[in-house]
Amino acid sequence: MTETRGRPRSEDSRRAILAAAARIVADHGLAALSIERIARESGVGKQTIYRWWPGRVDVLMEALLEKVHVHIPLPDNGSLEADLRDFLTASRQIGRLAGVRDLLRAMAAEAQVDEAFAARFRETFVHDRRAALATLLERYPDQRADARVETLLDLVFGVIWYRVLIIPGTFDEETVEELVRVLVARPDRVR
Amino acid sequence: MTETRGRPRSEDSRRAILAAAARIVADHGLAALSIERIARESGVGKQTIYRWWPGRVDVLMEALLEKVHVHIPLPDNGSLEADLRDFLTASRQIGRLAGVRDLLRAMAAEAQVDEAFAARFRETFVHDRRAALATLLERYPDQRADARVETLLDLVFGVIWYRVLIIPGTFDEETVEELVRVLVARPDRVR
Amino acid sequence: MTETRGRPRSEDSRRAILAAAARIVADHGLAALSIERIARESGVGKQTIYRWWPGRVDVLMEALLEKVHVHIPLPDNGSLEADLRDFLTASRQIGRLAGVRDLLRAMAAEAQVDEAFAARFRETFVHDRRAALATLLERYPDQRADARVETLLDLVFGVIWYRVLIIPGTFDEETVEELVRVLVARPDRVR
Amino acid sequence: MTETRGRPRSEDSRRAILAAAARIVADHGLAALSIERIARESGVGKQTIYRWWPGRVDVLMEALLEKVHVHIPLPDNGSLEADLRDFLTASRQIGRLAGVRDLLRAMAAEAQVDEAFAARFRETFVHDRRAALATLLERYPDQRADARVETLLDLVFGVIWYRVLIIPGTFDEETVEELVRVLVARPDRVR
DNA sequence: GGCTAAACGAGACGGTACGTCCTGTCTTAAA
DNA sequence: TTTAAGACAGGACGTACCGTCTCGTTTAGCC
Repeated sequence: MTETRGRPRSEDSRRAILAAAARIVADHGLAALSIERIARESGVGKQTIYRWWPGRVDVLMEALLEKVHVHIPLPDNGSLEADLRDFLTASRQIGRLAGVRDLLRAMAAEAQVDEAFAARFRETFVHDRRAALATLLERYPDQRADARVETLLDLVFGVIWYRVLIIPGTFDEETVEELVRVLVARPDRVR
Repeated sequence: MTETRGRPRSEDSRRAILAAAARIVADHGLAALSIERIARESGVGKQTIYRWWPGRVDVLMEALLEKVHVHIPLPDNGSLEADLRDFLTASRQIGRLAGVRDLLRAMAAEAQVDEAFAARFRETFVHDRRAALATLLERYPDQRADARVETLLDLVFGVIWYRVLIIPGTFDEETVEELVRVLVARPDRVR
Repeated sequence: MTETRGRPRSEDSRRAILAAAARIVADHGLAALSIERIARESGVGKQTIYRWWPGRVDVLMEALLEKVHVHIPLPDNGSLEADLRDFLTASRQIGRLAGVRDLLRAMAAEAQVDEAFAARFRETFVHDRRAALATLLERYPDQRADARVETLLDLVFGVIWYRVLIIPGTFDEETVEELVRVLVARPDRVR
Repeated sequence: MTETRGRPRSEDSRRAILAAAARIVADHGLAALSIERIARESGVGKQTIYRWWPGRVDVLMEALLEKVHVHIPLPDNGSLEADLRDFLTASRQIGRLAGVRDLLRAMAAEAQVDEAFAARFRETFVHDRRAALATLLERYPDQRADARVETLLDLVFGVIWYRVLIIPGTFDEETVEELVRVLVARPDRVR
């Protein structure tokens, strides 16, 4: 039932645009990324970009989604400890993929500047992952009764983004262990 | 030992520039901030800005430092719990000051784009606060023996920045309580 | 002998195009006339315009020919004076028709820019009228023996176009009288 | 008493712009003339052009004024005949200067499309020359008493522009003679 | 009635230019 | 030597058209 009037969208152009955008950021940094340059380097008219994406960083966002089929499978090992370890390790892995970190930084930066993009960004990159981890945590409701799930989510994603945006560098396996320990501890002793 | 020949730097201009920069970001957002506009609105020559600051966000950074003499006194109540609660509450307070959040976001955004600024930013805004919290934590070495101080720092500053950059909105008092509980728990039961 | 296979040309579209073109120029000036806009406002595909007209001003030219069946009847009163007066008055009248002047200006402008159009323009609008006036003048060969017909044609059409293109405004009846006097005078006294 | 603050206008840029504009029109026609291209070929920023000229054709106008120091000296030989002949011959000469005709056509074309430019064009190129010829004609008030000076001006400039805009090609010496005869004849015989 | 073929609307495509804004540098006169 | 002023080359913005192209649809003549 889709409208199919007029010349159909060119898949070639779409791919060339995504590739050019990713390449520019990888080679010259986010500051070098402009619609003008994407068009020039992908051999595409500027209008074609404006027709399909709201802004330069949205192109980047699609490129990233294309690259990592954001398929971080939800682990289910029967223990919070193991599940959390798997989740953090998967995140760590993704962050080390070539270019992924740069794209994440680019999007976070843009989100600070353009509120409309921030909304799209949260919709696409933040809420889904929060929801995934939330279902994981809710499988073990009595383990961490002293803190709402929301707060735990903030802690987990907080460290991850902090390591991407503020202190460059991913965390090592040992750090993952420590995070798991802090987050998983039964709060018997507290109070 | 200072060179005192020629016309001295104008304190008036300096203040006008900082004021204009802060006002522009507050009124029209970071996207509207440009050297050109700061000069125009502060009645100053562009060269004067380029002479004294490396970039537009550095002006902002100085404006912020001027405003809040980022003097978060290190609490010392004799208990990790209380100290941490004070620390987080102070952070919460600062984040609610008019304009401060916007300036923090602006700087974090710029740090993603300009590596040279990122270094200055970390130097000025990140390392000091990490050091402060580190001294605090090191007062209670046996409380959280299952995780390095570094990892705990990442957790604390992670949540704070996460709430500023990714999920807008400061956390309420209850969240502070929960964070304290999670971070402070003695890991007796673990394993 | 005409190829009559396939869907025949749509008379509706043709009329809609001509009407839209004339309306756009009348309402917003020649600068606002574009193929894109004609298509948009006439509800027609751009290709349909490109199929039948070489350029935007050719559409206009056809619109003009449609409107005034540029039928300026050749006067024949038996005297050069009277014939010329009639000819000039008829031209004056036409020039005052709504929109006609604008279309003439548009075509003359285009002719300066596009040599191919200039040729079509001269073919359609210039040569015929010159030929008409020439036959008129040649009926009185001894009246103005001191100048070739060509030169007189240049004088007559010169004033007319000058009043359209360079000095806006048609000439009044008195000016017509004066032109007739200057052009018709027997050159007895000269030298 | 002129304002002399800020960097002074660059004479180099001004000349480069005028030269590029004239060259583009000469080599590729008016259709190829764009602010963008002038900037590109003269090695100048677009803003510099927009700062000093209202539109692309105004650049051309200044280039033309620079080229022919519109110094058509008013002839004064004591006879209308001789004066008129000199005037027309001078016009003829100028029209044959390399590029001048093209520039005149360009300006006339633009004047049809842009009313604001039309006003500037008339101010600069039309009124002065009309005034000059008017003073010439008024030296011989009884010679052509059957027509107002205005009408004679229209006739003279009419032919000239007609030969530039509508029928390409300048007129030869013989045509000049004929024009003089027609325009100068004492109207004894008329009526 | 089915087939062929041209014209139709729609609209995407690679381009070029528009006029504006900003960057970082420069060149003045005044302080 | 700094200042305000402001011109400079350069580059990107987002929009409008250009002329071309590729769809599905419509409307005719011909078999």
